[in-house]
Amino acid sequence: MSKKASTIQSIADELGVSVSTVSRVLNGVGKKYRISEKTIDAVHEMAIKLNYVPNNIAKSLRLKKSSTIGLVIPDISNPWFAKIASKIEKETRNKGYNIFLCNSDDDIEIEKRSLSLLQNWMVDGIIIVPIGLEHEHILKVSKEGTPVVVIDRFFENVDLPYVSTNDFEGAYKATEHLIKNGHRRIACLQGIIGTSSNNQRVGGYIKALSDHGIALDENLIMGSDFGFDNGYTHAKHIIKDISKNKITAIFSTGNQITLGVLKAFKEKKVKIPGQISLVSYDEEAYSELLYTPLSTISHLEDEDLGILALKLLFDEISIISSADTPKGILLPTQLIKRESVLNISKKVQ
Amino acid sequence: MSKKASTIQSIADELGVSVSTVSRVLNGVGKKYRISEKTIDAVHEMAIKLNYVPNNIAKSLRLKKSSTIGLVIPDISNPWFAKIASKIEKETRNKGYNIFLCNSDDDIEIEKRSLSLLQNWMVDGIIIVPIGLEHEHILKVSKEGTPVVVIDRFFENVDLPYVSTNDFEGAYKATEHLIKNGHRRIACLQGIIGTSSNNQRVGGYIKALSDHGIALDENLIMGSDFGFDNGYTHAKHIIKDISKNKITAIFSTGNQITLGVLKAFKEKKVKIPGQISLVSYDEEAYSELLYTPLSTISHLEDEDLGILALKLLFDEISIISSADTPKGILLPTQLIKRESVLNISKKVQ
DNA sequence: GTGAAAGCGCTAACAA
DNA sequence: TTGTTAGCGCTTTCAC
Repeated sequence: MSKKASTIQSIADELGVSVSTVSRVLNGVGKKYRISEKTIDAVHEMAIKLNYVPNNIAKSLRLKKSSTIGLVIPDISNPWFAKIASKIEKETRNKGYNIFLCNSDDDIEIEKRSLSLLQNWMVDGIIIVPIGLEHEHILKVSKEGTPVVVIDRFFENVDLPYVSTNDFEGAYKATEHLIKNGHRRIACLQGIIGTSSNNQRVGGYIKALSDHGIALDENLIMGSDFGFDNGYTHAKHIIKDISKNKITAIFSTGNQITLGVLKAFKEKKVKIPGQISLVSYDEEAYSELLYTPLSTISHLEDEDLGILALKLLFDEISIISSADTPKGILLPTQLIKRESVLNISKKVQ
Repeated sequence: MSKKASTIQSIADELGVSVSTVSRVLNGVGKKYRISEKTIDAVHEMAIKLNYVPNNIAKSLRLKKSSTIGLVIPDISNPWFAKIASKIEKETRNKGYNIFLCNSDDDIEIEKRSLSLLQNWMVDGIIIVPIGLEHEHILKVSKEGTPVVVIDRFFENVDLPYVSTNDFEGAYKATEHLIKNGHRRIACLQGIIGTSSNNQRVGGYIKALSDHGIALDENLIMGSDFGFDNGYTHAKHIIKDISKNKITAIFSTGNQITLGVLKAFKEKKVKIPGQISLVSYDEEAYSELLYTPLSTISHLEDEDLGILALKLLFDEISIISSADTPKGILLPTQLIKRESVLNISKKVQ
C-alpha cells in the first residue's frame, strides 16, 4: 500500500537532474539560480506526479528551526485559555506555522520540562502563560535564542515581552463598583498567590479600598488558586460566618472560582445579590445566562491577547524587532454591569 | 551566551569513546552491550556536565517516528473538546509523548491539510474529532501506516477505531423524557448535517418519537451547525411563530446551541420551562447554574473519552492490537434531570 | 545553469 | 566490549 514516500532524491532521479536543482526549484529560488524554465516546470510536474511532500523533520534538522510555535498553557480546559489558544492556533496556521501544545497544569516542574522540550524541538518561538512564580527558566530559554512571549500573566522588571490584560485596573474597577454601591466588607477570592494575575488583581482591590478610605481587613482576602473548589469552599465559609464577618460582597478573581461560589450559594440558597453581591473576573458566553446575570470584568472584545502575542513573537523571530513595538502590552479592561450587585448605600448610611 | 548545545559527539570526544557507545548508554542498552560500568557512569556524568539534551528532531529523522501524537479538533475553544484535549495532553505527557495540536475549525480542507501535516511530522499516532462528512482522507492516513483513532464522532461501516458517546441513546433519552412529560411538538435543533453526532442525535430523536406513536414533523428539525448563533436564531423563529407551530419543547443537540437558545429566550422573556421546555446535549460545570437549571445529556463521568482513545491508539502503535480490545467504543449516556422541563401531561390529556 | 558533496544529530548494522 | 560507518531527507557552499 504505502509505497515509499517520494523525496527530492526520487524526483531528481526520475528527471535525471541533481537534488540541489530540485531543492532550489521547490524552494522557489529556481529563478535566482537561473535554472531553465523547462527544468523548473519539469520539477514541479514531477513533484505533483510523485505526490511529493517535503519532510519537515529533515528540513528542521538541517535548518535548526521547525516552523512550529510552542504554546504552554496552565489548563487548556479553562475556557479563557482555550479561547486564546484557539485564536493563536488559527493565526499561526495562516502563517504556515504549527502549534506544539503543552499543558503545564499549574505545575512549575512540568512548565520547566515543557520549555526544554520545546526548545529541543527547535520551535521557532514560544508563547507561554506562565505559572508565574518563577521566571528564570523562561528567561533562560529566551536568552538561549528562542523568542518567547508571555501572555495573560507577566513578570515585573523582567525583560520578557508580554501581553496581558490590565488586571490591576480591572480589579480596581470591580472593587470600586462594589464600593460605590455601598459595600464596605468586600471579600476578595484570590487565585494562586504570587502570580502576576493575582498580585495585580488583589493589588487593585486593595488600592480601590484604600482610595475610598476603607481600611483593609486581611481576613477578607482568601483562597489560594483559580479553581472551582477554591470558590466553592470559601463561599461556604463566608456564608456560614456571615453574621460575624459582615461580608456583603465578593470580588472573585477568576471564572472557575466564580462557578464554585455560585454553586455553593445555590446549595445554601443564598440570594445574589439579595444577600451578597458578586463581581467576577472573566466574561464568558454564559455570564449573562446564569441564575443571576453576572457583573464581570472583561477585556475589550476587539483586542485579542493571542493575536497580539503572536505579533510580538513574530517581531522577535524576524529580528525586525521594530523599535516602536512596545515590549509589554497591557490591554484595557471593561466592567460589564449586570444584576449581581445590590446597591446597599441607604442601609449603610 | 548560548554555547553550542552538546551532542553525543561532544560527549564521545570528551571521553575518548565512540558515539555508538554514548548512544547505547544514553538509550539504556549499555548493559545489554556489556559496556563497562565505568564507561557507563562516565557517560552519564559527562552528559550531565555538558548539559546534554537529546535532539528529538535528529532522532525522529533517523527513527521515522517522533514520540508525538497529533490531535485534530474542530474547535478547541468549545469546552467539551477542551476538556478532552486536556485529558489527552496530560496522559500523553505521562507516557513521554507530546501533542501536536490542530484546530480544523469545522473546515474539511483544513482537516485534510492538518492530517498530511501530522503525517509529515511523523507523529506516532493521531487522535481526531473529524468534521465527519468525509472519511477517505482519514482512512488513507491510517492505511499509510499512521495509527488513527476517531473520537466523539465516528463513521458507520468504516474500519477506523473510535470512541464516542452513544449519541443515539442520549438523544433518545432526552426526547423520551420530554415525551413522558407530555410534550408532543418537540423541536430538534440540530448541528452539522451529515456528521455522526448529528445523524445519531437526530436519529435518536426520531426513534423516540416513533416509538411513542408521535408522527414526525420534519419542520421541527431545524438548524445546521453546532454554534451559538444557530441556537439563537432558531429559538427566535420558534418563539415568533409559537402560536402556529405549537412547539412546547426543544431538544438541543449541543452546548453552544443551547447557550444561543437561552440568550434568545432571555431577550424575549420566554420562560423556561413555563412557556417552553428544554433538554440539552452536553453537561457543563455551569449547567445547573443557569437561569433555569438545565436538564442535560451527559456521558458517564467516570468514563473518559480521551483516555480511552489514547488506550486504543497505543494499542495500535504497539501493534499489540490485542484482539480483545474493541475497535469501537460507545460510551453510555446519562440523563440529568433538573428544572428545564415542565410536565404538561394534564393539559394535553 | 547545474551538480557534488558536506553535514545537521542520531541509530544500528556490521566489524573487530 | 567497543568502534566505524552509512544513511534518514534536506539545504547550501563551492566548484565547474
